[in-house]
Amino acid sequence: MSDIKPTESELEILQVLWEKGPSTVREVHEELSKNKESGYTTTLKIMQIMHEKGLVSRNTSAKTHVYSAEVSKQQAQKSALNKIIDTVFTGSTADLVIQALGSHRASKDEIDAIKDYLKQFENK
Amino acid sequence: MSDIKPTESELEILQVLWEKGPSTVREVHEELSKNKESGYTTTLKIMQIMHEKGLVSRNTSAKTHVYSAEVSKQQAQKSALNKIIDTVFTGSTADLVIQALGSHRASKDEIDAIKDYLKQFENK
DNA sequence: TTGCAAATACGAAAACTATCGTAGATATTT
DNA sequence: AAATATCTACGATAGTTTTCGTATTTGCAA
Repeated sequence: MSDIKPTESELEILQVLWEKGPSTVREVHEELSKNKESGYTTTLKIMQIMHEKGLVSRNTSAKTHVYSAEVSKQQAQKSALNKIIDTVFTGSTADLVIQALGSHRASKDEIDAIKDYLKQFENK
Repeated sequence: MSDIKPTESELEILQVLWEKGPSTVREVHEELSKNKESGYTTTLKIMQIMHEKGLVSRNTSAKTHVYSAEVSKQQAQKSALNKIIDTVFTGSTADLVIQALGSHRASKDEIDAIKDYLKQFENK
């Protein structure tokens, strides 16, 4: 089980890549700048480090490199869940689910989706 | 909304305090040592820092100080959830729940608990 | 082709976290 | 009371992450 552990800043960048698809540093940086103040070379540097770590790949055929996420959103989700289930939920998935539903009011559609999902455990 | 952001080590300590209740550094350290190798003064130092930050309080009337968690497990859970919902789940509670149930096989009891919980949304 | 603009590469500083050695204080034991 | 054990306080080091300044490279336009 290769453990994916992007840092905070790395996650912010992955988010952009997941949403926008393969992007240049400039594009990622523009996007991040909407919420946060920071220099262009900072974003560049972090993306370069991510590349060394294998979190992203990049196409360097043109002057301006294009970066792509190499970890899927799902992998990151799973990894993030693992972590907080271990640390704050004492291993209880049920606690997590109930907390999540309790403090983040889900929409009716969401509730329905979850109910549907649970049906598969009906006959066990 | 005061944002609780304990570090990794701080969370490990909080876990002990949540489970055992108010404890001395020695007690916390013994507990941590079960899973992890590290020096006593390391634990002490972190707990002192946590005190500065207000994550714990302490009773210094005796020679040996007694520390108590000042953030509840619930607060930490909520905060951890908020964070990952923002970063990796793009705001979708349903995604989170389904992922959680999918990758961490919950026990039958847990599934039942969740189903029960969902019943309260029956008539909406 | 020369110069300018935009991009990458590099390295180092700053900020934060974790770790521990040592000193000093406070009890406990002999 | 002196020696011993245990605790807190303090400061320094090491590791990690974030940030950015500066140099170099690359493509385009004058």
